[in-house]
Amino acid sequence: MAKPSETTIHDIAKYLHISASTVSRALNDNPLISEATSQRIKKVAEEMGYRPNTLAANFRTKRTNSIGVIVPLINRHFFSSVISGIEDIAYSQGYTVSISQSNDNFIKETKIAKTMFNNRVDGVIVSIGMETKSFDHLRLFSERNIPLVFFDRVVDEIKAHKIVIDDFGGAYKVTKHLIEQGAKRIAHIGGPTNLNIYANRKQGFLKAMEDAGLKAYKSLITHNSLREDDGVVAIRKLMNKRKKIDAIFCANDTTALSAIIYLKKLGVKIPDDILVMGFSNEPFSRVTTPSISTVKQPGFLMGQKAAELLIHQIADKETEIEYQTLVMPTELLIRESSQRNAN
Amino acid sequence: MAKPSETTIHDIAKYLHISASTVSRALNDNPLISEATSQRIKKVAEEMGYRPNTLAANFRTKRTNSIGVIVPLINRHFFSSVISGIEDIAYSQGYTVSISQSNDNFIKETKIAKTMFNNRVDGVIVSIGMETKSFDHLRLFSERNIPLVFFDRVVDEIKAHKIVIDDFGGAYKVTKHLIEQGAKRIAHIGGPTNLNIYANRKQGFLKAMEDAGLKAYKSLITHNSLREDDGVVAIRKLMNKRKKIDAIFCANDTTALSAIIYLKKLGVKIPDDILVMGFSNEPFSRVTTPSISTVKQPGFLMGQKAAELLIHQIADKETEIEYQTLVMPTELLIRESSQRNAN
DNA sequence: TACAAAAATGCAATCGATTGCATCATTAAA
DNA sequence: TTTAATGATGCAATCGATTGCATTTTTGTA
Repeated sequence: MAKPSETTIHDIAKYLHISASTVSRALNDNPLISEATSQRIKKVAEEMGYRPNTLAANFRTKRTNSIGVIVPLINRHFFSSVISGIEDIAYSQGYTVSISQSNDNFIKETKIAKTMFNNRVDGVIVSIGMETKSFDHLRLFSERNIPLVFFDRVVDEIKAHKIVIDDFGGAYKVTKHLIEQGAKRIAHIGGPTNLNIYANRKQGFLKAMEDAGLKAYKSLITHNSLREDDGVVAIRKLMNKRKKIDAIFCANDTTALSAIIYLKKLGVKIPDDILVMGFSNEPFSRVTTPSISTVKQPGFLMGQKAAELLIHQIADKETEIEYQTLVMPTELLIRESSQRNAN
Repeated sequence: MAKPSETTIHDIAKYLHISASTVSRALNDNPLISEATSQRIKKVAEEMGYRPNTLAANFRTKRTNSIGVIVPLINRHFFSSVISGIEDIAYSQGYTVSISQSNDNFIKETKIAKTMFNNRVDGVIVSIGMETKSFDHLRLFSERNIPLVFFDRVVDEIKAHKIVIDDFGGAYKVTKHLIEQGAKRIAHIGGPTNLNIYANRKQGFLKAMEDAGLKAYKSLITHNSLREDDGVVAIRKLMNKRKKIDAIFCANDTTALSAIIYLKKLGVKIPDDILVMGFSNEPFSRVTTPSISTVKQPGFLMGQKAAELLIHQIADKETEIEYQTLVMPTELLIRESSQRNAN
C-alpha cells in the first residue's frame, strides 16, 4: 500500500519554475493570470494528477461550501422531497449537502445544530422537530451571521428567510370543499399546535367553518402526534360522541388513512356516510380505496427555493437582508374519499 | 455586525500562561495531560466561548470525519430508509453524512464521486445508478485506499464490502408462493439486468419455476425501467399474448400497482383471476385495494450495517481486510393480491 | 526613445490545530 | 540523598492554499 503522495500547487510551481501563487490563481481562473500561463498550468496540473486540497482551501478561506440540513425524519416523503430539491440546487452551485435528522428529538436537534456550527457549514436549512419549543441552538447561527433558512416547520421568534406551505389556505380550501359536499358537522384531527403548520391548518379550518356560518364544535377537534395509532384513537373517540359527524379533516394523510381503515371496519361507508380528507399528498393517498382527497405540497420546489435563498445569502453577506417568508401555494387534490356523488 | 473574532487554543493558552499544545491535548482528552490542568482548560475554554476550528483540525489531520453517500434518488422510500440508517450510526460515531443523488444519471454520478473524492470524505457508501456500467469513478476511492461500501446495487468488479438484499431468495419465495396458490403461467416484469438486483430476482424466479417443474415462457418475461408507465406498457403487452397468464411477479411495487390498476380497468379480478406480487414493500403497497403482496427489505438495517462496516474500515486502515458480502434476509409479506382464497 | 500605465507574476505571511521530540517536574526506587 | 523512571508540559515545524502588497514585465502613448 505505497502511499502515492499528493501533488500540491507547490509541486506544480516548482516544475514550471513559477510561483505557487500563480498556480493557485490560474487554477481558480483568476483573471490576473494570462491566458497562456493559465493553460500551461492547467495542463501540467492535469498531467501530474493534481487534486485540489479542499481541506486546506476551506481552512484558509474559512468556507466549507457545505450546507447543513436538519429535518425531523429523512425517511418521510415530504422531507425527502424537500431534501431532493435542496440537493438539486446546492449540487449545481458547487455546494455539498450534509443531512441530519432530529427524529423529532429536541436534544438531538440541539446536538446536530452544535455539530454543524462547529463544522462551519456555510449555511443551514432547518425544519424543527415536534418537541422544539426553545431556540437557542438555532440562534447560534443567526448570531454569528451564518445564513439560516427555515422551511415548513418554522420559528417565528428568529429572523430568517422562511418557506412555508400555505397551510391556512390549504385547510380553508379543504374545509370549504367538504362543506360544498354537504358536510355540516365536521371534525378535525390536528397536530401539535406549537408547530405553526398545524396551528394554521386548524385556523384555516375554523375560518372556513365560520365563513360558511357553521359551528365548529370544540368537542370535535382533537390534537395528537398524527401517527397511525393516534389516528385510530382519535377516530374512535369521535365516533363515540353523541354528536354524529359527517366529515373529518385530518391534518395529515396518515391519520386520514387510519381513520378510513377504522371506519371501514365499523361498516361506515366512505364517502357516502362520512367524508374524509387528509393533508400532504403522501404517495399512498392516491392508491388507497377509496383514494384519499388531500392537499399537495410542492416539496421538491420548496427545497429548491430554500437552497436558492440560502445560497444567495451565503454569497452576498454584505447587503442588508430583507427577510422574506415565501408562502408556497397548495393544490387541492379531490379524490374519492371526499366526493359524495363520485359515481 | 461586529465580528466577534473566534477564540483559538492560543488565546486560551495565553490566558492560562501555558502552551497551545497542552490546550489542544486537554481538549482532546489526551491522557498525557493531568486531570487538574485538563479541567482548568476546559472550564476556561467554555467561558471564553471557544469552538474548535474543525477546518484547521481537518486540514492538519487530513481527515474530515465525513461519509459520502451516493444514491440514485433520495426521494424513494427504500433509499431514504437506508440513508436514515446510515445517518443513525454515523451520527452516533461523530461522523457527518453528505448525501448526493445521481438521479440514475451516469455523468452526474461520476461528478459526484469526483467531488466527494476531492472533498476528502473519509469513506463512501454507494448504490449505483441504472446507467452505470463502467466504474473508474469508483475505483478512484479503492485506489487511494479510501474505504468504500456498496449496498443494494453493487459492483462485482470492485473489491469492497457489499450489502445486498437476498434478491434471489426473495424472488424464489415469491414465485414459490404463487405456485402454491395454484399459478402455472406466471409472467415476470423485471428491471434492467445490468443491475444485479434485477438479474438475481429473475434468476430466483426461474429457479423456482424450474424446481416446480413449470415452464417459464420467454415471452412472458419482460424488462424495463420499472416506472409506473413501464408497468402499464408491460402488462398491456402481456395481456395481448395468446398464452393467458394466471399470475405476475413484478420486480417492484410500482409496476405491480400499475398492473393492478390496469387490470382492474379491464375488469380482471385480482387475486381471483390473476395473482400479483411486487417487491420492496413500498409504503403504499400495504394500503392499496387489494393490498399488494410483496417482499420486505430491511432498508434501515442495511444502512446501519453499511455505516458500521465503513466506519470500522475507516478507523482501522492497517489490518488487511477480508471483504465480505452481507446478504440481508427478506421477508415475504403475503397480502390480498396473491391469495386465491383470501375471503 | 522614454515613461507612465496596465498587466502579470512573485514574496511571504497567514489560517489554527496537531504532534514528534525535547525538556522540565515529580515520584519511586536504590 | 541520589538516580532512574515516569509523568507533564512546551517548542516549533507542519499541513496546502490563499491573498495583500511589492515587484517585474509588457504595452501604449507622447
